[in-house]
Order: sequence, then C-alpha cells, then structure tokens
Amino acid sequence: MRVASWNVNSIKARLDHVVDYCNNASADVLLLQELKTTDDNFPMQSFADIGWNVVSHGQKTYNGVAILSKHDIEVTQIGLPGDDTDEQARYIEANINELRIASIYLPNGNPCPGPKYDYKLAWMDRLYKRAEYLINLEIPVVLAGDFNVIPQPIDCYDAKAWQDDALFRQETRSKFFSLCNLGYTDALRQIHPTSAHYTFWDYQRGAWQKDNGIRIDHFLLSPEATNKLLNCQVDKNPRGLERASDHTPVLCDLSE
DNA sequence: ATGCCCCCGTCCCGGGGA
Repeated sequence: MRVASWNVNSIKARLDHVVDYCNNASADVLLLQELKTTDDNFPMQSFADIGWNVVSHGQKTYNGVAILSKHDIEVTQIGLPGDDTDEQARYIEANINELRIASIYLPNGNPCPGPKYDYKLAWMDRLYKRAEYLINLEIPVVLAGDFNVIPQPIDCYDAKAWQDDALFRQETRSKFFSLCNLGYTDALRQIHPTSAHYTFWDYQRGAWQKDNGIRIDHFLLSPEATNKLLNCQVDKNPRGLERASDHTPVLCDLSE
C-alpha cells in the first residue's frame, strides 16, 4: 500500500499534474492539501474518469484538504474536532482498507507572535487530542500532510534564517515532538535518520535551483502502522515541472 | 528593512502562503 501526500497549492491550477500523478506514481492513496476551492467546484469528474474516488473538505480561496484513492473511502471525520467556531478546512480522515488515514493542513502561523500563531498552537493542541484518541484505537493510523513544522535543524537549509519563524520556533517544534511522543513515528526520519530531505522550496529567490528547501510535509505513523513501514521517500520530480506547486509529494510504503 | 513568486477573487490590487 503506497500512500502519497502533496500540498498542491490549488487543485485547479495543478489538475493536470495531480491526474498524471494518480496515473503514474503507483500510489494507492493520495492526500492533498491547499485545494483552494469548495467541494462543489472540486474537479471530481477528472478523477472519476480514471477510476479514483475522492472525498474533499474544501472552502473558497484558502485551505482545503482531500483524500483520493483507487480503493473505497469511508469518511470518519470532516474537520478537526475541538472548536465549533473554527471554519478553516484543514482536516479530513477516512478508513481505507485496514488503515485510518488523515490529510492534514496545519496552519502556517506567521507572522509570529500574533493571532495567527496563537491559532496555530491551539490547532496543534486539538490535533494532539485527536491523535491521542486515534492511537488508543490500536489500529494502523497514518497522519500525513503539510504540518508547517520544521522538526530539526537538519530539516532546513539554513536554521539561522528560520529561527524566529512560526515553522521553526521552539514552541511549534515542542508541540510536534509531543505528537511523536504519544507514540507516532516520523516515517521519513525513521527510514533516513541523518540525511536532508526537503519537501518545500519557495517560488522566490531561486530556492529550487539552489536547493534552499525545508522539510515540512510529514507522515506520522501509529505503532501499528510503523510495524508495516517499508519505505518513505520524497519524490522531487513534480517540483521540477512547469507551473509546479511549491511543495513536492512524500511517499510512504506500508505492507498489507 | 522589504520584495522577490504564485494563487485566488464579481479581479489589475491585496491577502495569504512559508
């Protein structure tokens, strides 16, 4: 079972790339973030035409997450629980085969300090509670997506340049480590303990050409899912395409 | 110190992204 996660920075702008990816990347499940469109306007037919199922949780202009799969998708949660006033579409979760899989778009949090950073930290506390509930189910759980967290200095090209940023501040990283310490494994880091593997390169300043990247898209696996972990890797190819997203997919292979 | 680049929207600028 191959699960891929990709922040596409608009599903409409990236439709051809995503359909090609479904056809060619040998993934069974594709988790998307930053759809930037409503469920009504999601290009469902393009995926129906190639035999893929889609569940989306979108909103106008901003955010939006989806789960795509060749297999049946049974939705288990739409929206992150814990705040009835939160209208941002950043969490969707489903059962696919024997896995519980969530597509996550964690808030950016900049500028920092400020209300957006407060929202990010509060959102991470709510994610912790959901992750705690899920781990207590004692089933294989995959929490994946754009976490907007640089976990360690090795995960960015210049730690000094990021030290005061909402993606790298100690409070942000501490909350990410708390998630891991619940019992979730950072799959990429488990497979590649010491090497740099970036998932995002800014559109500006020639960041892609200079490999000035950061690792902010992650797969967190429950103990039952970690037992199935075969491989985890970044697929850099889509970042080099014309009109690319600024993120590239992460792939995680799990045994059946 | 700020913008660079890219996406969206009753749209040619401004908000948001990271």
